[in-house]
Amino acid sequence: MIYSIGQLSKLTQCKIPTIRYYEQIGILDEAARSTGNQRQYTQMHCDRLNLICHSRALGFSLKEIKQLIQLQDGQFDSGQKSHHIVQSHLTDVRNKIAQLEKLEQQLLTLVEQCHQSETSDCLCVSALK
Amino acid sequence: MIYSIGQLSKLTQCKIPTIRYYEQIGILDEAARSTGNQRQYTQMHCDRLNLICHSRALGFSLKEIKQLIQLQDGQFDSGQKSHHIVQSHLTDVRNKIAQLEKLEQQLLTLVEQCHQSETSDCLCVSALK
DNA sequence: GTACAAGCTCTAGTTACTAGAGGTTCAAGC
DNA sequence: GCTTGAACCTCTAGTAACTAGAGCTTGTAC
Repeated sequence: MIYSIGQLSKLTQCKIPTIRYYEQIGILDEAARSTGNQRQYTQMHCDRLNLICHSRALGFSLKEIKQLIQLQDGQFDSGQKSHHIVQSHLTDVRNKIAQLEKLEQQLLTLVEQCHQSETSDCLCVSALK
Repeated sequence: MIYSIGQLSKLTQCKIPTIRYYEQIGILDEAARSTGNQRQYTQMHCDRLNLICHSRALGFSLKEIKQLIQLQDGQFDSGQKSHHIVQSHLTDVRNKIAQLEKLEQQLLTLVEQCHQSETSDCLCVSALK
């Protein structure tokens, strides 16, 4: 089965310019071309693009994904490296959550101060100083 | 009191290229210049830069901060607009937290599956497909 | 007077796309 | 065979919020 870029886009829910971009930066293998120079994708491309999209949805950077793919493709992954990437990403995510929760508290304080003031002027901005 | 860009940087903990960048995009007023063309900052700049940095730390975009500053400077803020910006940012933050928590669960699942496999190969990557 | 730190401008790089211009190819209907 | 319109192509530039580097000038301390 061979797919055009539009078909691949629908299959994977990945936008067309994004697919071309992934090819450009070398994270997705170049597709063969038709006589009219249009890209022809195989199931292999489809699988790989799905992997990329799912990983992006999980917040992995393209750099991390590239590493994961290389580790998967090559024979040189003992499982340690990719495991490490996933683990450290998990740590990142937890740190981000902690930061955002702190932030949420600060914003809440801002908004509450503002309500208490009961003037027509919002004190949010002054409170930021 | 007049500050050089280096002094302002130390006072506000904002990096020098970042200060120049803020001036360039018009979020920080242009500083007067010495005879030798070096920037001379006043206390006013320092206050404004502190406001910007604190807001950035709270995750506001420079666009949002620009709005907040304009609302504060102008007479045309009834308090409603800036309040709205802060509120909607709070909503954003809460959404982000929710997303990240979902993500955390998915990553945890990945890592746990990987441990269960007890082979030398990490299944993290395959699980991403 | 001489170092050396600190400042200056300008350009380009980062991440992950997205938008637009201007042109070509494909497929369907007549 | 021709036309039309959708889908495709390449290339450039823009987005956000900086950061890095080159190459030069100014300020300050000894």
